[in-house]
Amino acid sequence: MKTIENEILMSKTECAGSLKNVIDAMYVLNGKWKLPVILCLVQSPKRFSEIQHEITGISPKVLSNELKDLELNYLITRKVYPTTPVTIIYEATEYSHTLKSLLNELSIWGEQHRKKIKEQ
Amino acid sequence: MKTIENEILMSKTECAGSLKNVIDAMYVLNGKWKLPVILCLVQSPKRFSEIQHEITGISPKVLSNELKDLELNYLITRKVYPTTPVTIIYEATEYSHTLKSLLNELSIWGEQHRKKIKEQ
DNA sequence: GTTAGTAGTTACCCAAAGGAAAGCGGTTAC
DNA sequence: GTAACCGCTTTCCTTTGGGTAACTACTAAC
Repeated sequence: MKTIENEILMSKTECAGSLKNVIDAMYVLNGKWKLPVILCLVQSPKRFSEIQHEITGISPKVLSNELKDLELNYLITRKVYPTTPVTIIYEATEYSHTLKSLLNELSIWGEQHRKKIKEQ
Repeated sequence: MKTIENEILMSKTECAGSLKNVIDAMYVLNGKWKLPVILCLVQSPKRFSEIQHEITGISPKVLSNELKDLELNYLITRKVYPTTPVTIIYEATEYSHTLKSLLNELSIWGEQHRKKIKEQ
């Protein structure tokens, strides 16, 4: 027989599995600049210096690291065009769109939480 | 006239607003142990030492800090029962359930991403 | 040949997060 | 009285993340 508790709560193993998933997700998206860079590139593909200008405050070292991390996770690609001099374009992958609903949820929650904190 | 780009992309201002919201959300949920503690308490209310035992690896100092942070953000409550000795129970608030769909999305994405990384 | 731009790398520094261990004030059991 | 448990706090230490600034290799323009 189902109780309210069964509906609301997870079992311990479900909880542990879910916890592992959440931690894995956070591991990929952690750091100060990952989500800003993704959002910046989802909007349109850009060059290194363009990203630097758009995301004010990020240093070239950190941007370089973030781009590498994101590429390793298949969220962006680095395309080299053999012009002279070479043109390098970073763009969000199709795979990065799997983050859309997550980013949406994060955005909604962040917004309503900010309001909640203000009013209290 | 709507183009495909209009459907997929956000405007710059929408993007900036969304980014701020996402950053705010991450600010509340950051750190290694916040989400584990929330999940642990959503499952059932618990005492300090019970949380310590369930979340292996967390030190009392860190747990103490996380509990305070979460309480400040109305995600858990600290209830003191005047037994002798006093019993202190931490429990997830009703408000913490606003995180449910977010945690769900995070869990789903984390799981599929782990699979994706493995297979490549 | 000097300046400027692109796409970074390298070296050094600092602050915050987190881990380890001990202690503390209270209570209960032996 | 002493050992043990609860709910922490304090101290100290290490790791990590991120910031600053300088520098490199290449190209193009003047």
